[in-house]
Amino acid sequence: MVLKQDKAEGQQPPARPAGVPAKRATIRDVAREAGVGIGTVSRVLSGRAPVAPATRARVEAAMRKLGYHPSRAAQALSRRRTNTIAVVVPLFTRYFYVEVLRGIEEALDETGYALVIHSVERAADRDRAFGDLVESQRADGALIVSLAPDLSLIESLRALHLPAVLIDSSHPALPSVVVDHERAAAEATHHLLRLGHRRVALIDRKDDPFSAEAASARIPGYRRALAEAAIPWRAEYEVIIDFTPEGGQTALRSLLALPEPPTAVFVGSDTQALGVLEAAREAGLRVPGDLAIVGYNDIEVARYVGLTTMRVPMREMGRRGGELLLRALDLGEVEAVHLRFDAELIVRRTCGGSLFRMPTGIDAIG
Amino acid sequence: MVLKQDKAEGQQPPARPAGVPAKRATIRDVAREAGVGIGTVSRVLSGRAPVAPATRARVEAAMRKLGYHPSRAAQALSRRRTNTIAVVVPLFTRYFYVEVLRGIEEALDETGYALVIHSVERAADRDRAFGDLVESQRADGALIVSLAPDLSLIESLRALHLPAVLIDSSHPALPSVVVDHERAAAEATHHLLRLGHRRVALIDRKDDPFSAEAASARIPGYRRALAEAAIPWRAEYEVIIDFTPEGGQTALRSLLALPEPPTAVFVGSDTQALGVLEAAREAGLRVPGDLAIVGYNDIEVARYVGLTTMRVPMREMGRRGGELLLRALDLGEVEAVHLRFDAELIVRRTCGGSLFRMPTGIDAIG
DNA sequence: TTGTAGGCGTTATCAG
DNA sequence: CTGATAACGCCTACAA
Repeated sequence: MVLKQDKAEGQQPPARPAGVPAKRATIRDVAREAGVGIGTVSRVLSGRAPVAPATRARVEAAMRKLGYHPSRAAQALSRRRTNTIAVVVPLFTRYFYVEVLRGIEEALDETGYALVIHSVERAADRDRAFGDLVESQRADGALIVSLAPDLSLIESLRALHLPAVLIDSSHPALPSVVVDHERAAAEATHHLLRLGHRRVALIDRKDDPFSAEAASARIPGYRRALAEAAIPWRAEYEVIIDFTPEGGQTALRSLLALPEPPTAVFVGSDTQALGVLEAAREAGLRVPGDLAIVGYNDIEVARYVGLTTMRVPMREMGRRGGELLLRALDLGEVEAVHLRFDAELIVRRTCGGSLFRMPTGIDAIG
Repeated sequence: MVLKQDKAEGQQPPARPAGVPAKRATIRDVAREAGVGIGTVSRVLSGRAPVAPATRARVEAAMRKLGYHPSRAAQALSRRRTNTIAVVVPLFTRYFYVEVLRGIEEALDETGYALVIHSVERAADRDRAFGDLVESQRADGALIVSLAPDLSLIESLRALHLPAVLIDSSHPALPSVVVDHERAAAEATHHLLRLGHRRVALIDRKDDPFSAEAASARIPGYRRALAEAAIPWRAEYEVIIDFTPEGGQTALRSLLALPEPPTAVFVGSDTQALGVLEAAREAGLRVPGDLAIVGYNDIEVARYVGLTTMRVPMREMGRRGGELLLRALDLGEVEAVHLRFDAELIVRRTCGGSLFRMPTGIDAIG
């Protein structure tokens, strides 16, 4: 049995039971040291209660002397809030999500909120993450990125008064910030059309089985643009394929094998567009001479391969989402605002627009 | 004043004070519902104490009925551990760090630990993050990535029995997992020399003012390789410049302006190498014909621009770091193991060599 | 202004 | 096996 010997500087036992942290000074120690009651210490801690300057000084000195810091766990238990925000995000290795997270970070910076991140890779992860959200009240609020919450989650959130905001996903009951994929797709297609193309294909990805619907929003946009330009729609020009460069590569190959191959293609993700570029290269096609390409998202790579693309304001979406949540946390009640952003066309070298440069001078570039 | 009316399904007041979560079932509610003492409920909760099957069943039924989930905050206070791990990482927007985080995630997956991420952008952030680590015991342990902990932090960590492991950074007192930058740089340079180059330059970045020393480790490696090949070292062939594509671009320009420009260049980061490629292009140089390039890290883009590079096992470093920490958490005592990884040469199109692989392996020292 | 006595929801200890 | 009861460290009335 270990006796607490506060005064004696006895040898610490070299080994400790797992995870048992060292004893820290508590509010009581500070109170004793300063010769005041713990209530007073608490007051100087929170700062929002009247304390006599002299008393305050004594307490602060005591805190400094003891190296005191309040226990978050105890505060959380007592205040019934953790000062933590949970974010649930699909494989955050993707540039898109990293940018969103950066934006969230920006919003939360200096607010004292910590961020706990749940990275979701499989549907099971998602369920676990969602479950965790409601079960363990680790967080005061949640940010859900590109994931569609199911009704039971929404119900639980509301029942628990746990504010949540959706980013790149939406639901009438929750605040959300999204980008208008339909419109963006239409704009990308329009751009190609404006450049004189009449055979414009679409390559896009399947929606993740457990994510929000981005692809399914782009397709109508593409079709609408076609219709507005009175270009007949062709089923064989719409290729839905894996969300990988290889997917894009395969897609373009099959498109090129058509009797009437397209002269331009709108690709629903830059990731796939990279593969499209590769396929164009292997086919000996000049880009944009023989084939114009417009990607989607404007991931980091896009700039280096000269890919024209629709820039999705990922960072800003994250930031606004974070702000919305902060707001809800302040108000104590969520207002279901829905922010909608537009993507922006970034013209580079793969579409043959105004700014025209050879795709690359480096023979290494795909 | 609000009376608790457990039975009556009264109207909830529409507005609540900020951040006050809904009342949840507590362990006491469950105990009452199951007609047992709270101790028993706690036992079935932890599972590691004998409870009669029948009692257990009753308790579990009660928990289900009430939708009960233990309060993490209360558990944290009582158990004196949060089941949370803090990671401090420089601007996690960079691919390198994202990969490391992925690795960490892998290690922590299924362990029940949550991850709170402190992204450090400025020196002030770092200090704040480090301070937070020791002050608020939000976390049971810490993972510090590419950041050099100062002595006071190390002292505090040890005093608090807060295990920490360093990733891509090192200190004798703390477990660490690093890559041997010196050796990797030498290998990269050797590769270029083997290909017949005699005028091999180095472009690298300044170390971040507050990060661990990677660049300063690569420089000696480069010099050693030169020396081993009996190639005289030239001061004008070493360019230390910003960690951006623009930096690389500027660097190559100045190198090309030399009376005897290099025929090959080892670039200490792929990010800068992108700019080098750009500068080569603008100078009308063929790559690798006129200029061979080897980058460093193997970031995602590298593959798409065909950049030969030294692959740093970022993900694995993260994973091993996570495992080390988990281990320390289990043991309750940190053992200062030092894992050292080697980078691997990935030959692509910018160096003109044949496919040649370096030996890789992990050796534990200390 | 300040001290004191609960209470937050669990875990742990100790009799029964 | 099980039920009280005391921590855990802080916050918040309430009384002084």
